[in-house]
Amino acid sequence: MAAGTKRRVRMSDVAQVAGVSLATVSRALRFPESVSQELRGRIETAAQRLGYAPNRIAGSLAGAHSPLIGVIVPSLTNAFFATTLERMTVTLEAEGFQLLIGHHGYDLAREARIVSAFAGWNPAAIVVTGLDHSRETVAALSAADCPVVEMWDLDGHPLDALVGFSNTEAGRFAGRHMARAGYDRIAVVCSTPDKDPRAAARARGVLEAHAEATGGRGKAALISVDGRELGCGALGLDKALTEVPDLRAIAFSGDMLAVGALFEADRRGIRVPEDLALVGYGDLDIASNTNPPLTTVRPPRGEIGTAVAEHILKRLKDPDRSGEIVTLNVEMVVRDSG
Amino acid sequence: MAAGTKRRVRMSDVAQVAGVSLATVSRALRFPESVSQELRGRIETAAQRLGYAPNRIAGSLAGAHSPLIGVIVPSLTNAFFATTLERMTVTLEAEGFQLLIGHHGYDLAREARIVSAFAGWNPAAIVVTGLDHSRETVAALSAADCPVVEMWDLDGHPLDALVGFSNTEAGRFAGRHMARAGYDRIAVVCSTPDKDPRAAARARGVLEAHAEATGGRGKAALISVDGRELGCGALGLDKALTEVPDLRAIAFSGDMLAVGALFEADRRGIRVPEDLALVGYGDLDIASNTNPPLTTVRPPRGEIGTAVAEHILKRLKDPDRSGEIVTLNVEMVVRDSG
DNA sequence: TTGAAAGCGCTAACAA
DNA sequence: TTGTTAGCGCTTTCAA
Repeated sequence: MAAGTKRRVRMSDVAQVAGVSLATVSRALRFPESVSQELRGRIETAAQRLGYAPNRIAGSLAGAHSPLIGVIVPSLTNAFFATTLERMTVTLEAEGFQLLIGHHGYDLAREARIVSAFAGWNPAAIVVTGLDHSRETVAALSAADCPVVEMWDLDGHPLDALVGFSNTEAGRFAGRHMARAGYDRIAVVCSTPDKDPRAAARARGVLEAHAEATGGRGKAALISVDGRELGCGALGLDKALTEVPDLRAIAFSGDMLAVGALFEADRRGIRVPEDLALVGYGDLDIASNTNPPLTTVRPPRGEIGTAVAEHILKRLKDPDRSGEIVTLNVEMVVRDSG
Repeated sequence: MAAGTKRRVRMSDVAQVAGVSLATVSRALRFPESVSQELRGRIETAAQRLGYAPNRIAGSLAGAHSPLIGVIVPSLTNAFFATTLERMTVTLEAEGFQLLIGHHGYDLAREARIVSAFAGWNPAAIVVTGLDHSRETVAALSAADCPVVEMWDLDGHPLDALVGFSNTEAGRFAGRHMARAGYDRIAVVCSTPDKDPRAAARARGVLEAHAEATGGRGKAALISVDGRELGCGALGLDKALTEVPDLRAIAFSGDMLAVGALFEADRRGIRVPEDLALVGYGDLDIASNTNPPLTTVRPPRGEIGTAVAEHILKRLKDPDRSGEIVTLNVEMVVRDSG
């Protein structure tokens, strides 16, 4: 399997075998209708017989853009973005596009570097997560000279197209729910609000809505933790308990945090929701399986992927759609934990 | 941000501004040492000032291969492969490579299609998961004419290079552990063994090693479930309990299955491990957080990513390394669930 | 409907 | 050390 052994079949080989010109093969393959029935047949047969596979690099150089779509998410190991990526891939692959995937670990400088690298591929579109970008990212995005889609957020001003939901509203759902359920003293445990603006927005939403719904008589504390893993949830529970006297409920910026807290509560003999109510965010698969099942807010993680893919597809056919905003909804999923 | 507005800076622009030839710019950028100190400075300044970013498509057409590396995994939402992908990305991005990521959902026909599509990009290497491929995949892989790395398995014959661990051995660890812990009547709950050969190999390993270690006096049943989610774990527990009288322990083909069973056991008032021991596979973050913490087998998920990336890097410099096999180890992590 | 030919923006011989 | 030049394998005018 050493490189450089066998010569790859190219379009000119097909042309020769089919007895037509190179240009005709290109047309027959790209726009079958534009070629006579007979030649089309001959060309397809020849291509088949030779096992011809187009060289995408060459095609992209000759064409205006490559059928490559750059997508940048904070993390690949985060189930939220993984679902979005899976859905995007499926829709876009069916149309002949390939995804260039990058992740920056919530580091905006890395995001800028990845965008620059992607731009060098002349992609058909670039998708980034969130509305918060460095000056360099914005410059690189504009230099890429292709449609740009921001996703997973709605609270802010998009550079171009936007597909997402309001994280503030997601938080407000939780805050309102907690107030209505009668939890007046609450805490919000949020992972790295300084680095994750969407988590921070959700936390703010919880606080605002809770204050409104309790008519200002409720108490709420914001507690930040340094990660998204279960261990941080347990830690958050501990902090919340010591910082807030008579704590009645905790909202978390992510389901895994909430599950971690649920485990910790179990260890401490704290009954959920009788002693303490717990509310998550994400509606990950695990949320409906815990004991008790987790009350949470469901973001449209798969829907975002599909909507982004569909937007790009429409957009490439009709450039007028630049600046389009697709609003998706979150949903309050009330189970037994709070 | 409409496409086609501004003309992109290209290498010839840099050459003109720096007052040198195109070729010199190419060399200065690719092999700085091969150009005189003075010109290098002038060229770098010019490139900087113009905001030059190389067109990778053009570079790849002129060169032998593109700095693209195709990676195909079964699923993106599976934490196992996500970790591998994250590590691969980090190592490879630092060397100027981009990853083309595809997923086939354990469907070998889809795998073949993705490999073909990737091959069209003239990638520097292609990475696939497992050793089980369709005839079409093998053909497409060989037509791609680049290094091929198979990963996440070791039980079988590689096409070229291989980076992984023995899934059979991973299962044997669990089976042996269970026998030694005195669990003579066990069940193995395995997700889609027909579609996931690695899970099937692990299940076989458990059965074999358990039979050996109990001197054939143990009893073991294989139970298959139709998914990898927590719900399937609960279902598996139920099936195992009805199918195996006096069941003492269950091994699962994945941690999420085991966690689902743990939740279900809790609901049923089955004490773990007193009434029933549970053993997982994966050592996902959650495994160390459950109540009780989960005994499991840890596969080298991050290590695989790093090792694959490093192999590719070395390989591209030194083609002799074709057919290299990198063996990684699994580890038995004994906690309290079994 | 088909063919000829001019690039796309680089890399890599080869010459100087 | 630097420049000249011939492609890489396609797409896309333009002419026939």
